[in-house]
Amino acid sequence: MPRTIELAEARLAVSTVIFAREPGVAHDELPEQPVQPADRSLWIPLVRRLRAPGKGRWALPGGWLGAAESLEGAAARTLDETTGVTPRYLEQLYTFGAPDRSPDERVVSVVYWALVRPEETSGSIEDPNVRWFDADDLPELAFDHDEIVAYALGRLRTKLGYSQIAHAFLDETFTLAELREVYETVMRRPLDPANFRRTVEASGALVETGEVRTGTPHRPPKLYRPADPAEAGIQGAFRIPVAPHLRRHP
Amino acid sequence: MPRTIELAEARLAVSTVIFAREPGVAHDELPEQPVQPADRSLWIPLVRRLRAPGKGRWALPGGWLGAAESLEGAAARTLDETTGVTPRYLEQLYTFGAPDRSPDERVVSVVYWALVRPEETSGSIEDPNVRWFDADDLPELAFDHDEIVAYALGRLRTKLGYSQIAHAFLDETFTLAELREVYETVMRRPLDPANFRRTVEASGALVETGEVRTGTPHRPPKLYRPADPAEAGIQGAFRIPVAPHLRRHP
DNA sequence: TCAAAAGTGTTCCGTGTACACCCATGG
DNA sequence: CCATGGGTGTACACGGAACACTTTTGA
Repeated sequence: MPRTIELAEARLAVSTVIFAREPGVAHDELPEQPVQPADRSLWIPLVRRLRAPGKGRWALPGGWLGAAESLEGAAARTLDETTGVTPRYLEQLYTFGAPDRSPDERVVSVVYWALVRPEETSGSIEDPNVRWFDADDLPELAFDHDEIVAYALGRLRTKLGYSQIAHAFLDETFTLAELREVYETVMRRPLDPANFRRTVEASGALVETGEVRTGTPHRPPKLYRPADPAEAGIQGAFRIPVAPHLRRHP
Repeated sequence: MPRTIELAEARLAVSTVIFAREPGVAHDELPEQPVQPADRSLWIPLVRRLRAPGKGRWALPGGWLGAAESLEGAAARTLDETTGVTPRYLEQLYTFGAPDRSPDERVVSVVYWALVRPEETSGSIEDPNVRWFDADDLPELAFDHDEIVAYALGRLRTKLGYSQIAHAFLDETFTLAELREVYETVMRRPLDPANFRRTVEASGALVETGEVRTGTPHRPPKLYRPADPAEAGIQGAFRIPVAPHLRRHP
C-alpha cells in the first residue's frame, strides 16, 4: 500500500579520506625525534571550510558530482583541486546520507578513501586552508566527518590484513623493512622481521629487483617491487593478522 | 586550477539485493527432490519493470529516496512496497553511479543487501510482476543489476565467514544442523558436523534454549538461539573459512 | 532392532610465533 | 673490528581438518 512520498531534493557530494605515512607541506610542527614504526601515525589532509555551514571547521576534501564523470572520477578530481594530491589507491568507502547531516539542504556524500606515496604528498597545495593532521589526533571536524574518518581508519586496518594495499604507501621499489614499517604503523604493533619476511616471500606478492639500497650504515637491504598481479595470482595472498593474541581469555 | 564543471542533475535511487534460503510464493517451479545443502541455492526476489527504460526486464526492488528518510529507511520502505518483504538484516552494499548506467537521466543508486527468514518471505506480495529466482540462475537483468547481484553474492559469502549474520536466515531458535546448512548453502561446500559444532560452541555465539526439536525420525537435536551480542563479546567470534585448501599449488 | 542423525574423542598437520644465530656493511 | 640492521634456521603451540566412535530417537 504505497503512500505518497515527498522525494528528496538531495545534492550529491563526493569526499575522500586520504592516508599518507608522512604529512605533506603544511602540518603541525612536532619535535623531530626517532620513533618506533608502531608508534608512528598516519597523516590525513583536511581543508578548512570557507563558507557556512561549518565555516572555519576542518573538513574532508571533496566537492559536487559532475554531470559527465563517474563517482571515482569525481573523487579524484575534487581531491586534486582542493589538495593537489593524486592518490595511488582509491576505493569507495561508504555513502552517508542521514537527512540531518547537513543543516540547510539534503546532502548525500559518497565517500572514498585513498592511499598516497610520500612523493605524491609533496606535490600538495601550499595553502593555509589545507593542512595535514595526525590521524590519531584530529580536531573536531565539520558535519559527520569525524565518524567518516573513524570508519575509514577501521577499514584501512582491516583491509591491510588481507590485501596488498600496503604497496600504495611506498615508492616503486622498497625494502622489506619499509613494507613492514607500513604494517607496523597502520596496525600499531611491532612485527617480527624474520617471520614477516618469510610470510611475504612465500606469498609471491613481491619480486626482487636485484638491486640493494646502499648508503645505510649497515648491511644493504634488497629492493623489491610488487609482483604483477596476473603472475602473483591466488598465491599472491598473505595474511598479517590485525590483532593476534586476543584469542585466549584476557 | 579548478575548471568549470557542469554539476550532475542526478536522481538518487535506493535498491536492495534480498537473499533467502527458500523462495517466496511465486517462483519457477522445480521438481521437488532431496538435495544436499551444499547443492541448494539462495533465492532473490526481483520485480518486473513496467516502464521504460528496461521495460519488461527483471530488476532489483527499489525506488527513489524520500526527503525525510535515511538511506536505510528508504531501502526498507521501497522493499516493503514492491515485494512485501521485511528483512531481518539490512546493510549498505555499494553505491553505483556510472554516468551511463541508466539511458535517459543520471541515476545514482545506493544499494543495500538484506537477509530474510523463511517466515518473512511467506508474507511477500503475490503479483505476477514479483518473482523469486535462484541466485545462481538469474535472467538477464535491467541496467547494471547483474553486476550488483554478483557483487552482493561475493560480499555475503565473505562476510558469512567472519560474522554472525547466518542467524538472519533462521528463525528465533534453530538446530546446529540448520545453522550448518546455511553455511553449506552459501559457501557451496559441505562442512564437517563435528568440527562445526565445536567451533560454534566454543565461540559463545550461541546459547542452548534447553528445548529439543522433536518429530524427527532420529535423535532430537538441541535448539539454540543467538547469544546476546553484549554477553558474547569478542569471544563471540568464530571463523568458518570460505574456501580452504586453496593454499598450496593447485 | 536397526537406520540415521546427534554428539564426543583423538590424531595429524599447516601456520603463526618466538627466539637463537649468522651475514654484511659503514664508521 | 664492532655495532647494527639484514637475513636464516628451528622448535613449539594452536587451531583446522579428518575420521573413528558412542548416543538417542522413531519407525
